[in-house]
Amino acid sequence: MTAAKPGAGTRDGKPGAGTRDGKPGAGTRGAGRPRSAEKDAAILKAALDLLASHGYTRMSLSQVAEAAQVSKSTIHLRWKTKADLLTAALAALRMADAPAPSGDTRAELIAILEDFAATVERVRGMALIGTCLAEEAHTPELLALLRERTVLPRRALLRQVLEQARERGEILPDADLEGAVSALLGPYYADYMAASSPRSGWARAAVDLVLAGLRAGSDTR
Amino acid sequence: MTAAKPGAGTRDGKPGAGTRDGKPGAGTRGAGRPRSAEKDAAILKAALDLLASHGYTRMSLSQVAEAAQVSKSTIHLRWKTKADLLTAALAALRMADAPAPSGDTRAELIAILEDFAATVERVRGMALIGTCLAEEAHTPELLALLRERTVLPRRALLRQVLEQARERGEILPDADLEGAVSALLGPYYADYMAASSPRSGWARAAVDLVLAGLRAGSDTR
Amino acid sequence: MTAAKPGAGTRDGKPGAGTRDGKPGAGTRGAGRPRSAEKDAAILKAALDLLASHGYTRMSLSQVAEAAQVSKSTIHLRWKTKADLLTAALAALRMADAPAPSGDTRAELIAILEDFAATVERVRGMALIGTCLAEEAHTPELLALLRERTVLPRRALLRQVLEQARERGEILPDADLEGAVSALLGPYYADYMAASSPRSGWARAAVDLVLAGLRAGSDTR
Amino acid sequence: MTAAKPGAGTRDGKPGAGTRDGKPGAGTRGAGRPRSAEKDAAILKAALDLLASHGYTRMSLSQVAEAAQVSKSTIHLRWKTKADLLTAALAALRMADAPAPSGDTRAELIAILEDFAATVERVRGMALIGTCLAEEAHTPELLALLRERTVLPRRALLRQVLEQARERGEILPDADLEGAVSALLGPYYADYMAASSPRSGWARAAVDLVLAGLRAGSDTR
DNA sequence: TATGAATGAGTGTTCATTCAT
DNA sequence: TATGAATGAACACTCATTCAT
Repeated sequence: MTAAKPGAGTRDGKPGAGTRDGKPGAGTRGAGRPRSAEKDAAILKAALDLLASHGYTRMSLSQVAEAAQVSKSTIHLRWKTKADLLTAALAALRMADAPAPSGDTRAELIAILEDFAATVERVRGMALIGTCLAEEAHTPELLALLRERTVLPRRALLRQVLEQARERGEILPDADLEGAVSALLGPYYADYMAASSPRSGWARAAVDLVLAGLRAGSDTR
Repeated sequence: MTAAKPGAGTRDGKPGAGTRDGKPGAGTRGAGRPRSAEKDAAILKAALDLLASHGYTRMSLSQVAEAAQVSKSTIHLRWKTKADLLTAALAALRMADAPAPSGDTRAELIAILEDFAATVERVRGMALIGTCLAEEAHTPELLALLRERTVLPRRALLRQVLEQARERGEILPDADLEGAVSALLGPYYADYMAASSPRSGWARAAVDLVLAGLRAGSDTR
Repeated sequence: MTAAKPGAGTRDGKPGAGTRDGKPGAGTRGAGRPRSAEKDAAILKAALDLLASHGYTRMSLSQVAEAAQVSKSTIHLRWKTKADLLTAALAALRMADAPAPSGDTRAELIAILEDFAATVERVRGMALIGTCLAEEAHTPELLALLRERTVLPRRALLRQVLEQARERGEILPDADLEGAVSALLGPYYADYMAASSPRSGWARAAVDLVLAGLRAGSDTR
Repeated sequence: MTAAKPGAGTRDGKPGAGTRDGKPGAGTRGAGRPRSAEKDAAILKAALDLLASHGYTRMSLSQVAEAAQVSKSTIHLRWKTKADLLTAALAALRMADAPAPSGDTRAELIAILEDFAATVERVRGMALIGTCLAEEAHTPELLALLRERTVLPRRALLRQVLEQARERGEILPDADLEGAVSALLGPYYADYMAASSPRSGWARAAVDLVLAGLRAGSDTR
């Protein structure tokens, strides 16, 4: 969950923006001053920060404009509405890279979970998640993007490690891997709901619980 | 997570509640026109509905007033501020009762988790949770109350069942019960983050995983 | 400028109030509980205090009610509107008594002026005056009553002393006494406008100036 | 006490005034749409009118907006708060110029006093003064500005004339000039308090009284 | 009589958005 | 392109007043 490097692919999710996009002669840069890429990036970064710290409705475009050192109109020139801007800001989120594969399933899973927790704390992730959940009925794109850019990639990472473990015979061949992924990540959310901070060692405990369950199977089912 | 019946102990946190104390049959009823209990209830219900469907900042007292068929002033007569009102609305949430103890640990845990999921879905609980998370920095009372009234009681229920199982020797004596509780509830949150609806059978799977883990212990730690 | 003793003549200026006034059989007290005279007085006192400290529009009937320890409705029962109440409160103002006549014109004038200044300061008189001036276009009764109850009686006192001095031949027989009264009081206002507090010795200086002028006449007219 | 010509130095105390500094012919005019000077003036004029006719608290920004034919937001763009706006409106008051010095002390003083009275009547000055007095406890800037912009300059004018008279030996060398100034202006206020209009010839009478007093001294002190 | 509930009109202020330069 | 001005709609909250007990 980090802001993508500016300049590469940041135009994604900018719905009504590109006035140049329909122009003939690809390659021609068009007349007039080109849009500043620095400003693009500064606006998106400011928007994301404010989204996490103030929430969707409490943040204002004036605040974004001030933080990004541009005028409000400059924002509207790029994104038609507030929702468009914040959608784009979320779209610029990027997952951290996968950890180096060590062959040690347990260690790899713990590393991923701890990186997850660290990232969430670094970017006030729970507030951001809360905002997207709260807005789900009103601006579903926010939650959709959060999923696409952060939740699902992280889940895929975990799943990959579990699949390798399965191939190595470390866990049962018919194990429910999606369920296992939720069992790995879930305790973090549950802990936060109980106390705004995870129990220390939560990641280790979650991994051990899941590995034990997948290894042994459960004989009461 | 259900709105408490009006008239029974719902006066908590109502600042300007006046002289009445809700006790029936107390002879002295205080001077002046009595406050309408129907309006109390209608306001709280409308507030909670709107809180879940629009979020804290997007909902307005005008909307509450209209939904509850009262004037805005009538709301302000009862609660000084918007935060007071919504705090009271959350405080009026009530946990479902504990399920009848059957002696079957697995069945009891599953029942609690399925009731949890049903309640969350009935009151748009994830949007409510999202709102409280999003407002944590700004109106921490919301999350605090949500915890106190819904999260912690549910956790206590789960813990109680686990403690009984420990007494019966069904799980290891040194098992980390708090961690187990988070492992039971967590998958619901994780599933919601992945897809806005839990995998079918999530509760059963979570219970089996946890019971297996607690029974076997984990030998890799 | 002091609040009149409660119970004596405080019903003056209560326009639409007396529901009993039209009743037949003077002397019959009517059925039901009689209106509390203490409350009358407490309300008027609170109203006057608040009028001086907050001004007409900034004070609220709730504040009056709280200060007087009655309900808002009790106020409306006696006076139909806010303006009625404050008019009545001003009507309850009373001038201080005339100083004992000493035969010393200069000393008597100074005494009156210093009492004037002291009274103004004691009751935040300039704020009260300001309120009445500010409301002149909207609620002219306020300024009218302030005049009738405080300004004109004070002027009459001063005029009386000057008339005695004229009879004794201390000042010119054709002196403009109204102008002299304004010349005596005016410097206080002018000083306040310049600095919110009169120059020390202003009263003495004003009296000396006026007496000198009236004694000598002015030879340039 | 007249509204200053728009465009010349009226930007004092305008918080969000932006990049323009009012200097003409400066080549760089700043980016974006220029702020309408007509609106500036219309708002200030409307604010001052309403301040005098309704008083601080009774007037509303909606009224100002309607009278000035602008939106409320346009007002807030220029001044952050109601107090800021009215402070600026008062700050835009300007004293009339000094009368041509004629060498005739008496005539000059009378001219100043009559201009004072005329100005007060033209801008509903006593209501304005009343508002500032009434608000002294709550918004002291109003009275402070009224003093700085109108009261003190007028007093300085009077004092100047008196000083010249002293230099010419027309009045006693040790005369209390501040007291004399208050004695000149005071009768106007005192008359207004008595009857909402000065006695005819008040200015002449005040000047004669003061000059007589300063010429003769007062032998009873 | 006296009380507290209830309300409609109104407050100053903020905001996302559009317009003119 | 980029800016600042301008705006309509909405916001939480207050008030004097009327109603029901």
